Amino acid sequence: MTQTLTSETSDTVRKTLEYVRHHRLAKGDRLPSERNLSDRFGVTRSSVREALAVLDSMRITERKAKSGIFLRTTPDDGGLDALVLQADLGVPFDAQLTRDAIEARIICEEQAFRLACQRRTDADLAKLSGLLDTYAVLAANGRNMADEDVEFHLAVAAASQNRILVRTITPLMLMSTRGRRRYFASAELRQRSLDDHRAFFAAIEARDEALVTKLVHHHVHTAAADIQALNEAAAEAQDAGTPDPQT
Amino acid sequence: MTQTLTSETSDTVRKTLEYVRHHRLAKGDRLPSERNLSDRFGVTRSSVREALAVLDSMRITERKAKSGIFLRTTPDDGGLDALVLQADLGVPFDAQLTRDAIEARIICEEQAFRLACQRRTDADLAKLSGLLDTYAVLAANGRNMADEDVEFHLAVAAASQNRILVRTITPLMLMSTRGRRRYFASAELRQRSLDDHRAFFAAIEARDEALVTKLVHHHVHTAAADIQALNEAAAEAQDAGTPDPQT
DNA sequence: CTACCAATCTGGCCCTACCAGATCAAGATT
DNA sequence: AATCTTGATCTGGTAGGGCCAGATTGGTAG
Repeated sequence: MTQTLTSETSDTVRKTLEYVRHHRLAKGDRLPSERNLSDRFGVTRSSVREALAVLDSMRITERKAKSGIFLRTTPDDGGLDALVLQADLGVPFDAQLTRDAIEARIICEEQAFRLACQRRTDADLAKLSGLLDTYAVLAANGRNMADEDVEFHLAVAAASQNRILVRTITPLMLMSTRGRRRYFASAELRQRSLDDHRAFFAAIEARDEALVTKLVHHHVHTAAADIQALNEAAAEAQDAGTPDPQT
Repeated sequence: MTQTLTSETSDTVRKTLEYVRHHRLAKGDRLPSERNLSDRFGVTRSSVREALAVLDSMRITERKAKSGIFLRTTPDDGGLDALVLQADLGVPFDAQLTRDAIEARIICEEQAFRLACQRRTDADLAKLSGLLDTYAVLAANGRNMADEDVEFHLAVAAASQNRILVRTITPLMLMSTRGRRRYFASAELRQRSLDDHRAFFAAIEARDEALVTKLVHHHVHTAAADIQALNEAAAEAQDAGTPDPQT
């Protein structure tokens, strides 16, 4: 669920983003030519072009035929998938962006879960129940259930019967994959998460919109705080290690 | 603002999506090999690989090394950018998806605009005021201001000081580009839109959250209805023409 | 029927080449 | 001196070939 692109391409994407950062390029600035980038990064032009195709599709760069490659926006101001990509690649989030992510998640999930209360079908309920079961088993066995966590949240969103809302929430969930993985290493947090999810299920089954709204706030905020604490502990421990982006 | 990818790549992306649709491929199914696709589409493998890199980054396909290309999800259930892409390429939205888009836009914009009321700075206000001025000039001169419309909405979202919300809303705006273009061909609708935007500005300046919430509902719903009417008129007129996806 | 193995297929990458428009600086014109 | 050509150069777009090593698969031997 995490690894999206082939190593070489994602590597080149990362290097390109690093280049932009390092050289403090601003909106509208021109990047080196494809040929230049290719031998700068030690890869072929084909690989550079694949990476640029991805960056283009994320609206970060814009290739003007026979002219050059231009920065459409700052990487920090691209699409949501760009953030997911950056998170995958280990680019750390600053504090403000982390707060923004939490706020955005609460906004979207609150409304999606509220709609789920109104519109959930029995099939949705069954699906959630099934996920909850595997969830419990994994929690008991000490397995990391980061992916299942995402799946559960998306399944709730799907119960809103709004496919676009699901797609909106997906990247908001994915951009915190690293923190989530670390989170589920703790038995205590696994249990807490399981309890939270059971509460979600009960509220949606009972169609209790007010309750589900409260739960979203509580769940996201406490989970974010827990991850924050884990990140700080990890940073303290290995100080010079790879930074973790996170929510 | 519309054309995101280079013609060949987007063409190949479109053809690939068409292939998936036509062959009714489901999640997990395998696509033809890159070499097969390349001569099927009459382009080089390089182009196919660029297109696949994009589809991969949108989580639509997944390339397993030395094994094959697999459908990660149905194109209709990919990322938001996939929808923007499909809209760009002229793939029509079904009625439900259109409703979903409207609902999602209202949810996200309502909250973003509400936060904008709380947090907007004088600089934000100045920016919006400037956009409104050019907006008025364009409206008077009969110019199509679809791009400026998007820019205004995103500027309001930016006033929420939440960069992630801006990114969330961006694709929701972009996926209705075609309808928006048609919308602004009408002088009456241009004027109505200008009035709406002035109302938005006033409400945000006055920090009137309740009002701005109402305005979002009204603006999105009426604009969607107007576009719907235009689409139906267009469909009736040229019946067998290229379908337009839309909100 | 099973276990094993080799031919084949596939994605990952690399390399070269050509095209035509964009760019830009040197040189010609006014 | 300012402006207008113009031609060399650079750039992205696309084609097409090639090699590698792991995955797949079908046939063969047991």
